[in-house]
Amino acid sequence: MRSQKREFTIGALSKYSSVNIETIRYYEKIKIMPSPPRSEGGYRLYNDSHGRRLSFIRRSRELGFSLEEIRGLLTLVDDKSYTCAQVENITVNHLNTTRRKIADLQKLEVVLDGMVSKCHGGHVPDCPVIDALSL
Amino acid sequence: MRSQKREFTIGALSKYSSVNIETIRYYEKIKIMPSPPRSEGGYRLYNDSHGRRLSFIRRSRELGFSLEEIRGLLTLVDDKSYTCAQVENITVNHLNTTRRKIADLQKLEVVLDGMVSKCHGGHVPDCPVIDALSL
DNA sequence: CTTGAGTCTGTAGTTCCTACAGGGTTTATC
DNA sequence: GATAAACCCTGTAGGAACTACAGACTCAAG
Repeated sequence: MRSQKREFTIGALSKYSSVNIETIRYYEKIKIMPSPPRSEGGYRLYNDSHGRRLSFIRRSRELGFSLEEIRGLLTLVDDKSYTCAQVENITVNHLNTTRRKIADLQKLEVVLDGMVSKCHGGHVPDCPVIDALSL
Repeated sequence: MRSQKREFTIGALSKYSSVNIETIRYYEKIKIMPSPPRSEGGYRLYNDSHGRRLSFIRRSRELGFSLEEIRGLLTLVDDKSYTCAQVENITVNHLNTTRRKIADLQKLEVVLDGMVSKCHGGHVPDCPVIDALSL
């Protein structure tokens, strides 16, 4: 189960992380992903830690965080010289928006689930979906 | 508490819904928001239901749904002539991604919460945030 | 009836990707 | 070891979802 030191190319990384090759290169350009070592011929060579970092970015994006928010969290991973006050500032903020998102999604879940149930019951239901997240 | 038939301009709608004026006009252009009636002089005049719809869109965007996904859900609100099969198709899909997002956010919540606690304890914690959402 | 805040249309810029084009590299096959 | 298929390289141009003007018009307050 321990992680081998195997390397893989950008295509493999793309498949593993479900991030497009072009997007991976874009992330390197804007320095949210590090520049990996290269092969003789100039191919990028990645390892497992690149894969984990990239998956984290992808899923965070799907959860509606901006690249700048993600970059903020990742500095905590990259730079070990932070004070507690700085860590807290970034983390508490992220935690608050995370909790707000969970609450919103749960409201949405209730409404959608209700619609599916009514459909199973044979009625075409009204769609009160807007009311779940308005205001 | 019953809703008055009051009208308001785009600026008021923007404040109420926390959506930029330009974005509201953009949403009208791409037909995800309806064209509202106009005043004599050509000003857009909105009512409460525009406000609710717009808030729904904003919050859905913050939760990482694309405008096309949101448009899909909104057709259920706009068009009352759907069959149950069609409603179910759209709704079940949205419900699944909603649940996946909740699960991911909860994992993130645990990790962030752990970091805040450790910080309160006086230690600058490691940041295992990537592990929460990798793979 | 003027003044200033608000709105109009239209266009150009930003962020975050996505899709080529034209060329070099790796690897599997003969 | 030649050669093709599959892969990767850089660079640029396009798309989605905004955002920020510019220049002109409207409206409400004094």
